[in-house]
Parts: sequence; C-alpha cells; structure tokens
Amino acid sequence: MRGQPGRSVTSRVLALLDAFSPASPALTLSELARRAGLPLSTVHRRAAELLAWGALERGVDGRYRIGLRLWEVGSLAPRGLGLREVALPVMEDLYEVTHENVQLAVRQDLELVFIERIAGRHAVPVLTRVGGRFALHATGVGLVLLAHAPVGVQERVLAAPLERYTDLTVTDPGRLRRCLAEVRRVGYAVSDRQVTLDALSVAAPIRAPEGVVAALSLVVAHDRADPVALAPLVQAAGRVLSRALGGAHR
Amino acid sequence: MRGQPGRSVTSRVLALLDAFSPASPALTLSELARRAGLPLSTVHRRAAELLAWGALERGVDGRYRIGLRLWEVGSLAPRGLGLREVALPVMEDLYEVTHENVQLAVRQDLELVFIERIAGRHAVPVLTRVGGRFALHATGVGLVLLAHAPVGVQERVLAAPLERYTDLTVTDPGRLRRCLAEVRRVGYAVSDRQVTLDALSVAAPIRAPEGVVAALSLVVAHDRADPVALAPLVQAAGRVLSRALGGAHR
DNA sequence: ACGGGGGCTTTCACTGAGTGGAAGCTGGGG
DNA sequence: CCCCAGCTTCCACTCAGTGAAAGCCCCCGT
Repeated sequence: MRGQPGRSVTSRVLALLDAFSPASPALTLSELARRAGLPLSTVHRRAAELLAWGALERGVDGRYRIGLRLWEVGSLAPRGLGLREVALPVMEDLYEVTHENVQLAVRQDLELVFIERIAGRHAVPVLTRVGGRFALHATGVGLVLLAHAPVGVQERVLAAPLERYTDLTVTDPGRLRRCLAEVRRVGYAVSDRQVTLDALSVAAPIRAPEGVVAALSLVVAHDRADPVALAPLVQAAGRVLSRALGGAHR
Repeated sequence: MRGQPGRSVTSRVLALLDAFSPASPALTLSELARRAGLPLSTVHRRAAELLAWGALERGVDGRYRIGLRLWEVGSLAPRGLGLREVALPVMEDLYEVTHENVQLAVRQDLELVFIERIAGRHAVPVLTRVGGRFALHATGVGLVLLAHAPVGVQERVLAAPLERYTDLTVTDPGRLRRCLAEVRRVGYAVSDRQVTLDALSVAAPIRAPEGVVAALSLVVAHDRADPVALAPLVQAAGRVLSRALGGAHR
C-alpha cells in the first residue's frame, strides 16, 4: 500500500465514523474524505462497505448519514441504553416530584456524555442533547464525575485550561481542586450559574461495584433554586440507582 | 494474507460488532472469535484497535462490551435518536391521554426495529425493547411499515414462512396481502392478539417526503380495547409527526 | 506446592486486500 | 453546448493483515 504508511485499515474506517458529529450528521463523500483526512477513492471504497452493512445510509441527496444498524449496535452499550433503561423510571419519579430538568451523564475520557434527559416543557431550557458532550468542570454532573474520576484524569483536566462559560465558572485549578474535595465530602455537587447565568444544577453520584459510573442531576432556574432542599432528592435517586447497579450504599 | 481469501478487513471488523446482541451484550475474546467466525489472533488484533478507539470496552471480568463511543456515533443516526427526538413529545401526549404503551418503530430490511417506547407502569406488559427487532407481519407497527414498504420488500416477506406467535397470527400470504391493502385503505393497522393473547395494537404511519418512514402504535389489553376509538388518536399523532418531518398530510 | 488446562497475548514470514493517482463518468448551471 | 465539481472505476504496486504456533498467565483441583 502506498500513502501514509502506518495507518491501519481499521483506523481509517473509524476515522470515517469520527467525521460525523451532532453539528454535521450528513456528509457528502468529499466532506467525509476531507474530515477523515483520506483520499477520495479510499473513502469511496470503505464507505461502500459500511453502506452495505448498514453502518452508514445514503439519503436522496446523496449524503452519507449514520445508519440504523450502527444505532442498533450502539444501543447495546451498557453505559448507553443499558444505563438509561435502569435509570429512566427513577428519573421520571424525580421529574414528577419537581417538574424540573433531570439529566443523566457518564464520563468519557476528559468530557462528559449526556445519556438521557427529561426536559420539562415549563422548566428552564437547557442546551444539552442526548449523545452530546460537555466539559467536566462546569456542570453539576461534571463535577460529580470529575470528583470521583481516577486521579490521573483529574490531573489532566486540571492541567488543561478550564474554559469559562460565565463569570461564575471556576477556572482556577486550585479552587476547582477544593471544589472537588467538597463534592466528595458532602456527596453531591452544586453548579450555580457556572454554565449559563439562569441555571443552577444539583448532582449526585451513581455507584456500581467498580466505583462512580454515572451522575444524575436536576437543573433549575437559579432564582427559584434551593440547593439544600434539592440535594437530598437527587442523592436519594442516586442511591436507588446505585443499589440497582450493585454499587452498595456507602 | 492467508485464510479465507475474499473477506475484507472491514467486513471482519463489522463481523465483530455483529457478534453482540441483546441476548449477549458481553463476550470473551474466544466467544467473539467463535461468533464472528475468525481466528483468535485476528480478533485479538482487531478488538484491540476497536478498544483503543472506544467502539468496544472491556469490563473487570475481561469481557468485551459495546463502548460508549459507538453509542455516541450511533446516536447521530437520523432514523434512531433523530427520529426519537422529534417523536417523543407527541408520544408523551399520547401516553398522557391514554396511559397505555406507546411504541415507535422503523423498518430495517425485513424486520422492524423499536426506536422508542413509553411503557405505562400500569399498562399491559409488552416484551419489546428499544433497539430490539421483531417480525413485520404480526405487530401493528409492523403491518403499517410492511403495507407501505417497497413491493420488493413485501414480496420477500410474503415469500418467506410467516412465523406464528398465537392462533390469531396471520400466516397465510394471501390473507396478509389483503390485510396490507386494508391498512393502506383505512390508514391504520390493528393487530388483535397476533403477538400475544392479551394485547392488541393500533398503529399509524409517519410520513416524510420520501414516503412512510416510521410507525407509531398504542398497545392495550385486548379486552379493554376499542380499536375504532383509538385509531383516530394514533392517526392524529402520526399526522403531527408527518408534518414535522415534511411528509405533507395526504 | 504442583500439574493441567483454558484463555489470552505475542511472534513471524508470507501474501492478497487495500491503496491512491489518474482516467472516465455524471449532472446541473451558465 | 460546454464546463466544472463531485462521484465512480481502474490498475499495478506493496505493506497491513494474516493465522498457526509458541509462550504466558491465572485459576482450579489434587
């Protein structure tokens, strides 16, 4: 084989999947090639094979999209649909009691991924999307996940510049470090207007035998928020789920 | 390369993903190799690469599972999460009005795939799973999807033996053909105890510019069911979604 | 402590699946 | 009618991938 030796076929195929994103879920062959950094003919051949299997689909406009078969396989991810199936009833309970936004997220590397969300039609609008990513250092769920992440992960997050979303976003590594210690101590996290100036979130950990695997939060309008009152609710829900996952209480 | 010439690397990678199923979402390396029909060393190498990217994950038990990264990419499928995002509010309305099970499905080849489900805690238990498959000829959603599928697909389904789930399952191709014509004529489908003896479902099509792309249904206990009363509800919900997808009314 | 076995990991020399430049093909806009 | 951008096909070269076999590890029974 010629160009770019050292790059495996598998990595090229995965690069094609990487080319898709929430912002651009439909790509032409050329866009796909450009984003994946591969020659057109290579992409053409690999895409044809993914198409045949159902990993990609092609619309009437000729653009490639992620295919249903890949969605099906993805739905077998324990930390994806698996977690959602367990958590949804509890999240619905939490919604019924509060009528506020309920969010479920897990950590993937140095970011969080939203697994499920119940958005009350009358609750504060939140800009999160199921399947979407976000930084760990600003949201309630993020703080919980970061506080219980391996030290190596924490250090890597603290070492990188912490993006500022509002004036209240914690961007100082030292302060964030103290924040995380506090989250571990009290067993829940509060993010007060650290993402948007109208929202406050309260989050609690969900434990499995191997440790904290997910976080659950309520996102409410900051001016009608009472974190101290909400925390026990979210924590209780987290404990119910921890028990369901075998992550013992305590 | 040696063994099994004619098999592409990509097809081997996809065979690994195919090895996972709702019934066995966690596999050892050997199981993976056996199911994919590939030598152990080949699987070991390919799986390592999928692991590094996040398409697979490995639990404390050493078993491979579908990774979150694949779930993320899968969530970009327009017919998966995309459709769900649009449909969920309408499905919730339907649930609020009826407090019965609401199901959303699309066709994938000769089967249907459930995209979303709202299962009332007090509604009839249904055995469907989000991400799960089912035959087209028995359920309400299946009949709708089949009735509006390309003729080639219909013929292939009709040509194969139609599995019988209950005494009321339509297994005669001729009768099924008349059934489908009726579904197209009246604009909705009723499956009365054709899957289980306690349930009845009423389904309506969801149209996009390219035709019927999904189906929506209510599943109720057969003895408290009035299909004629439910049909307009489901059809109305279907039409709301069709309009949202640009699939004009009529 | 010891031996056996099942499962995972690594090695190595061979080879055909994959490559990408270039040439052909579309289709739609001016 | 021609041009251009994007897609598809072709072809000779070559390195990524292959799989049998050997090595390793850990658990279980004795």
